[in-house]
Amino acid sequence: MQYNFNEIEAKWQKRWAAENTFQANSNSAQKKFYGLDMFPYPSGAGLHVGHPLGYIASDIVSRYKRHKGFNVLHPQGYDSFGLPAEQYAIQTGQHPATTTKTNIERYRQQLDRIGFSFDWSREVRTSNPDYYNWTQWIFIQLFNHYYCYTSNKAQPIAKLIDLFENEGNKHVNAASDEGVESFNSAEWKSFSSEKKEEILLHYRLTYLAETEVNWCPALGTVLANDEVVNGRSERGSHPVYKKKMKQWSMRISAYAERLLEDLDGLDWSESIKEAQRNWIGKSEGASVKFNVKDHDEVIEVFTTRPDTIFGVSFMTLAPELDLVQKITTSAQKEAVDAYIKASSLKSERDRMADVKTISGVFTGAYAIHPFTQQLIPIWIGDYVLAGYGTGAVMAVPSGDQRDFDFATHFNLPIPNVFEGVDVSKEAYSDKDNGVITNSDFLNGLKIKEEIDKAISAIEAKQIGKRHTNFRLRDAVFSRQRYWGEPFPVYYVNGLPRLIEAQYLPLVLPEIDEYLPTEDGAPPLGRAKKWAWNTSTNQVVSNDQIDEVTTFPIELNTMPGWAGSSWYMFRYMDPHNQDQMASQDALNYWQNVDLYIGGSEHATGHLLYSRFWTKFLYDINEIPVEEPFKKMINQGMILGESAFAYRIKETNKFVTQSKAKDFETDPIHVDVSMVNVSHQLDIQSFKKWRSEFATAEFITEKDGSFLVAREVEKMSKSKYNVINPDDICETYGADTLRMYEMFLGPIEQAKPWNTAGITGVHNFLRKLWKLYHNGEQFEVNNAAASKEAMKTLHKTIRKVTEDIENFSFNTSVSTFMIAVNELAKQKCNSKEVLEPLAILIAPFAPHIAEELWEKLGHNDSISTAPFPVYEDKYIVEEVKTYPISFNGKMRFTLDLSLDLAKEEIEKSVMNDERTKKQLAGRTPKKVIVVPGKIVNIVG
RNA sequence: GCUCGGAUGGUGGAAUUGGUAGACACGUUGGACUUAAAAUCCAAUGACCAUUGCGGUCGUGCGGGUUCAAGUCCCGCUCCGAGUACCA
Repeated sequence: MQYNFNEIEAKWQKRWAAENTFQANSNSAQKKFYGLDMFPYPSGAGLHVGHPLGYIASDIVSRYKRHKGFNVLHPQGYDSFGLPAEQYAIQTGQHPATTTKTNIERYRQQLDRIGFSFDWSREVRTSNPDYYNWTQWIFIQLFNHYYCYTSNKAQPIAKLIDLFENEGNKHVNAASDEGVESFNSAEWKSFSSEKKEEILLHYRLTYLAETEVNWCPALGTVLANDEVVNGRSERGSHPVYKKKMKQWSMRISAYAERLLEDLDGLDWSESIKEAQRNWIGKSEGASVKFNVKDHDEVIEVFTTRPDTIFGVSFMTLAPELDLVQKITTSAQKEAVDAYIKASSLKSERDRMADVKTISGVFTGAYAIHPFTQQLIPIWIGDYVLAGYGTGAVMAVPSGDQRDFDFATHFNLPIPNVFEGVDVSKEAYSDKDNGVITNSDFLNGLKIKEEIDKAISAIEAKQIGKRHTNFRLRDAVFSRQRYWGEPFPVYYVNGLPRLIEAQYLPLVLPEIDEYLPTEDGAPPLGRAKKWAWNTSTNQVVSNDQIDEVTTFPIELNTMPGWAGSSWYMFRYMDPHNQDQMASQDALNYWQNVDLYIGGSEHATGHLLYSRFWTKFLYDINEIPVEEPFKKMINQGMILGESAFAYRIKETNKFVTQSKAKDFETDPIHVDVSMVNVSHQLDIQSFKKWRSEFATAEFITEKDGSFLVAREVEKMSKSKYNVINPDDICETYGADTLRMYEMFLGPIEQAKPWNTAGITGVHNFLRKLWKLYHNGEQFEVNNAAASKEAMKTLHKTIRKVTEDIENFSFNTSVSTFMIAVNELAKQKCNSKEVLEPLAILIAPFAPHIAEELWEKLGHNDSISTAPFPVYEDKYIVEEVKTYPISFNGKMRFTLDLSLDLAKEEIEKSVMNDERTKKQLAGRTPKKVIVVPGKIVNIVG
């Protein structure tokens, strides 16, 4: 009987769907396992063979856990708000919801065809109002909380108001914006409600503030720091500029310390943890205030080297600082203004590319050194970033290379504060060694001590204090876009008010065009019905806005990461209308046991999710502090692009081996027109694009035309995309699943090469044949042979180990070895073949189900207990010892494992071959490791 | 620059705690079956030398070291990939 994979796979996919085979149960006494794939964005391009790699791995583990008796939650859904659908809407006028729906349907078809054991009854979509109701709800909770550093958790804003009423804000130990004015209880009480609201906004965990943002004109929106790559937008690679705008932000910086500390407890790859550590960027030191001569203004700097404070010879401020305007002297004003203008016009990218050029301008003002009272010139320079620390540095040219370069360039003094070190050529920036000199009370101390001593002195003088600074910035949360969650916010006198949670969801309104309005407002500015009536609590038409009961609603929408920051909890109870998820479900499922996805989300999604999880934990909404206990990052599957060489300025192509004789341009060719021997199908190529219809070809001697190949990222534009549907059609989903695993270690990037797939496909056919005799399914009930049992148990042991270690490529080899051995043994025994079917079920579920059914079972194989390895079947009595001479293996010798060291040595020394190797020499030493090896030295 | 990975046949990749390097698969070559092809099956396949057979030398990016024994451990490099980048 033929292995008819198409028929078998369709049959079981239908059965699984009809019988809800993979539905998870939230009320279970069973132990739980939660396996999750990173949330897919349903792009218009559909899936290519790289996407399912991680899904296959998590599916194998999920199926394995079901066999092991776990109640498994293995859901899937869509991160369905986002830029591409909206860009497409702008071009075509098609509603993004329509595009999204179409894309999701295609994704679903493709996913279904690969035979995943997803519980589709739990599907979520972030663009669905039932879902974003709770995204909006979380936003409200964030708004209604602040971060208290004393209790080290989020606290209700009402508690903060109490504190303000009782004692003002002098002793409040809370996360807030820079430079919040201080007030006492009486002052607070005297403030207007508007003023109070403004102050509270400086403390709320999500807040509206004028901030410097990454503005991307091409996309018409701001971007978060992690969405900017090398000064360009991650999507589309458009230039990004700095701009001040009033935006919603998330006070993730309040959680910096916890986000950093808790990394240690996570079973994630070291590289992702390290990326997060760097992104959070904790540094310890001191903040120090410098008075400005003839001004009331104070310059506060952050430094990790307060011990070098006597080496300060100038100050540098970021040009963007407001302070610059205030202190610049009239003589320098023109130069300073010109410099500020020039640097604001540079994009982030230009500024970064310009690292080597040193630029700056003197402001004319002087700071006063707090210890020596010396006057220190204040400069501005764009090597100082407004966004880090206070945007000002105390420049110590002898101890910092950038300060040194700046000083050298502008001929500023370089006072040396290091004993016995030459600082005429470069700064001495060693942070572990060195002794301070020329520094009054710090002279002669080692770095660690002197830092402490310097901070004590600074604190005693009340000019600063010990301070820990984080690189992590608050995350901009507004997007000037249509296709995202609306904020549940309306404005009264320009101040934000929140719509109460009971009136959620606030549903995205319809608009005529997905573009900003003429006066530059976000697309929601086009909505006709986008006002909030506070007496009826409804969205009403804009013409009813009276600023008494009816007010305008926020026009920005939330960013892509809003919905994806908490979706892992919604799967636990996806249809709950009253809560984000029930306490029972949250307590039972806890968090994700295994998370599989790419490492590109290291500083975005994976950090934001951790932040929201900690917040939800703080407000007692969920029982865990971390969303993902263990994570595996699958490597990218790369494409193998094909190039045909076209002779410059002609329509003539030349085969690869002769290309060097001409001046050519390589042209990407669709890989579907190229065979495994790299020969191009010229006829298809001519039909492919009209410009090639009349192309001429210089071929090899045999008339074939060879292309060049190169490994690149798989992408539509490179014509190297391999579609999993095609593989399923030709070889079947089971083959695809096993082949993707067989390619190599899951975490490693690798090129897709279809050539090897036949090996895996043949293996499945051999497996099928084991259970058949010609046309007939045939498995006998006789006891299996000793060898067959040994093969089986060896396989059980290795496969179990491999799954636990995520080493799926080696399990596929193990199965191949098992089937080869069983075929050789002519094993046809149910005692072996039945457990074998279960073993392979997580990898190749369709063929396993079919064989299981033929073996006489009515239930799905999916919960059949996983075979348990038993030692007794593979106990060896004899070991084939490698016999080495001076470390080189010369021959092998079969010896009983019972033998003692001395007996082994005796047998080896008596062997003819030993005598021959020694050729009469007497060995100096004989090393015998029982069960392992014998090595004769001499 | 810094951080984290990686480098093993023609190819993808195996190799327990340091203990037979190259499992498994692709590809290639030869053979069987066939009128032929495909499919299938069998055999060989790291390089070099030797060959009737037995065998030998070299070999895991490079150079050292530790050890009876190193792909694996240590020291110093080279190259490739990823992340990050004026972070005070």
